[in-house]
Amino acid sequence: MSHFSILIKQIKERREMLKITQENLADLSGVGLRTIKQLEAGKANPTYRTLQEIADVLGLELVLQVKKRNNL
Amino acid sequence: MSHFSILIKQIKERREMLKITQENLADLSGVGLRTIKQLEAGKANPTYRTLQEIADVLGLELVLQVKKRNNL
DNA sequence: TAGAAAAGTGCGACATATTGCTCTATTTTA
DNA sequence: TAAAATAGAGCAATATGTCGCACTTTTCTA
Repeated sequence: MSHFSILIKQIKERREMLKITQENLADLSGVGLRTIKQLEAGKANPTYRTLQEIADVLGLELVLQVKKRNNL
Repeated sequence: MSHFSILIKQIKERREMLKITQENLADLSGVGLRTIKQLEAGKANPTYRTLQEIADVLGLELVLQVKKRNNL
């Protein structure tokens, strides 16, 4: 499972946990509904801004941290 | 200071700590040199993939976490 | 279980990210 | 301080991300 798939899954689970529909999320974040659908479907390579706007609404943040383990 | 500026700063500092030039980073990551220059200059809204490829070379990873504080 | 709500998808227009080339500015080093 | 190395920027071509529209499929609910 790719790192990106995990991130997408996190977004989707978080949205569902908050009882927000994709449409709500689109309205709240200002990101187009089509973009959110594509993202959650794993068919996107979103920009930082798009991810950030979505994450923000969901009470999440995108952070850079030192890798725990090397990918051998 | 925006969240994004902090992220850029982290990338730049990490690269310098590792004694890697922008050109080295471009070669190692496969990301174009021009893109890296724009990114570090704060004049870009990179895609997830671009950020991920750069972070990977630097031993960093992009993770989504629950926000610590609300942005009031 | 029928209707409504929500989610997923093909298409195409438009915006913008990526890239190389070339040049200038800044920093490092001998 | 001069030369070399590294970093920053304008330009323009190409690739691709964003978005709305219209439609189908899946999930929820009364």
